[in-house]
Amino acid sequence: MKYIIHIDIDAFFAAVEELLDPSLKDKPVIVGGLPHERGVASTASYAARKYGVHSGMSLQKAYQLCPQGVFVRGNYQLYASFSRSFIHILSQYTPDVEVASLDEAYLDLTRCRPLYASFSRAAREIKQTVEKELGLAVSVGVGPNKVLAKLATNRAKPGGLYEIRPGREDEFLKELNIELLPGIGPKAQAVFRLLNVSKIGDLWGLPRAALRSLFGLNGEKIYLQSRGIDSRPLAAASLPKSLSRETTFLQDLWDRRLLLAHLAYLCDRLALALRKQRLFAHIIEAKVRYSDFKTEARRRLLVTPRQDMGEIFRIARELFLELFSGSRLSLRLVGVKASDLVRGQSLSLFEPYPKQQESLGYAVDQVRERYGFGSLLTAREKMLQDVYSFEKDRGFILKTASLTK
DNA sequence: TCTGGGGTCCTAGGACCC
DNA sequence: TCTGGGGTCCTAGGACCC
Repeated sequence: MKYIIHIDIDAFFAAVEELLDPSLKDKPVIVGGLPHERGVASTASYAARKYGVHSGMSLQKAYQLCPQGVFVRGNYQLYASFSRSFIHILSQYTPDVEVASLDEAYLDLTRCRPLYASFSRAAREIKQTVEKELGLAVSVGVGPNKVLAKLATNRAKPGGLYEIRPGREDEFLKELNIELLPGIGPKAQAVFRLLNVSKIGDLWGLPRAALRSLFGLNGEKIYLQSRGIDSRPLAAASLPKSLSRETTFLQDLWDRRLLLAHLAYLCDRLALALRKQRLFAHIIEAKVRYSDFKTEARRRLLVTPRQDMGEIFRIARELFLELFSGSRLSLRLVGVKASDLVRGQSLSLFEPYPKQQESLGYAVDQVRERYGFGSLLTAREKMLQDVYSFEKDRGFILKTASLTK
C-alpha cells in the first residue's frame, strides 16, 4: 500500500497578487488580463468565484459577471519563483516528489515510512509548513495512488485536508461528477451525457471494451481510474518535450511584415528559453490561427538540432509563409514551437555545428541581463527592434496595420 | 460569452522498407 | 495488372491539463 499526498495551492496566481497587495484581500481578483482584452482568466480568487467567474472564462464574460472585479495581467516570473520555493519546501519531506504544474505536486511518502510516526500527521505538518513559509493557503489530498490523492484534494478545497481511508474508496468515488476524473474533458462529457452517465459510479456499468472503442487508450484509463485503480509511479524530473511561444493579437492581423516581425520576436524568445536550459531542437514548427479560429501548423525535421535564433527564424519563416501565403483570412495568432529536444552540444559527423553561433547567443543573453534588452543590437537583430517597439505600443501598430499583404 | 499560453499524450494516414 | 503483411518514420491535428 502506497501513501501518496497531492498538494495544490489555492487560486495560486490570485493568492500571490493578494500577498503582494494586501488591499486586494477578499476582493474578487481575476488574473489573466484586462477586461477589454482578448483572453481568458487564468485564475479567479474565491471571492471572484462567488460571481460565477472561473479560470478559462473569457475576460469579457468575467467582466459582465463581475464588473467590480480587480483585473490584473499577472506576473509569471514571480509566480514561477513562488513555485520554486513551494517545490523546495516539499523536497525536504521526501525525495519522491512529482511536480505536476506550478502550483501542484505529488509526494510519495511510502519510502519514508521510518521517518514518520504517522502519515496523517506528516500530511498535516507539510500543509502547515508550506502555508507558513509561503503565506499561501493550500489544499491537500491523501490516498493510496495519484488519482485518489488528487480527487481527495478536490474534496479538501479550499484550504482543507482530506484523506481517503483504506476500504472507503468506492464510497468516496461513487457520487463524484465524472468531469472531476482527469482525462474527461468537454468532448468526453458530451458523449457521456448521451449515455446518461454523470457520476463516477455510473461509469462502473460500462464495459471496458466500450470505453476503449469510444476513447481509445484514454478510455482504458477512465475505466481503471473510475474504480480508483492507478498504478502510475511518480514521474521523475525530465527534460521538457517541447518549448513554444505564441501570441494572440488584440485584433486580427493581415500585414505580412508585421506578422513576420512578430514571428521573429517569438523566435528570439524561444531561442532564449532554449539557451537558458541548454537545449537544442530537432523539430521546428510554425503555427497560425485564422480569424475563423481554424488552426494549422507546419513542422520541419532538422538533421542537426539547433538553438540559435537565426536558424529557428529562417525555418519558422518558411513554414509560416507556406501556411499564410495561400490564406484569404487574417490571423489572430502566430506561434513557434521547438520539440524533440536534446541537451548539450550537437554531434553530427557530416555537418559541424556552428559553435560560434551558440556562444554568441549566450553572450547576448549576458549583456541583456546586465544592461537590458535594448542594449545590444547586431545588424541581424535590426528587425527585432521594430518588434520591441511594436510590443511597447501594440495599439499604434494595430491602428496603422496595412490592409495589404 | 467569441474562445490565452504553455505544455503532454494519442491517433491516423501516407511514405517507405523488407 | 488490380494489388500482402508487417514495421517504422514523419506529419498534422485534436483532446486534455493547469
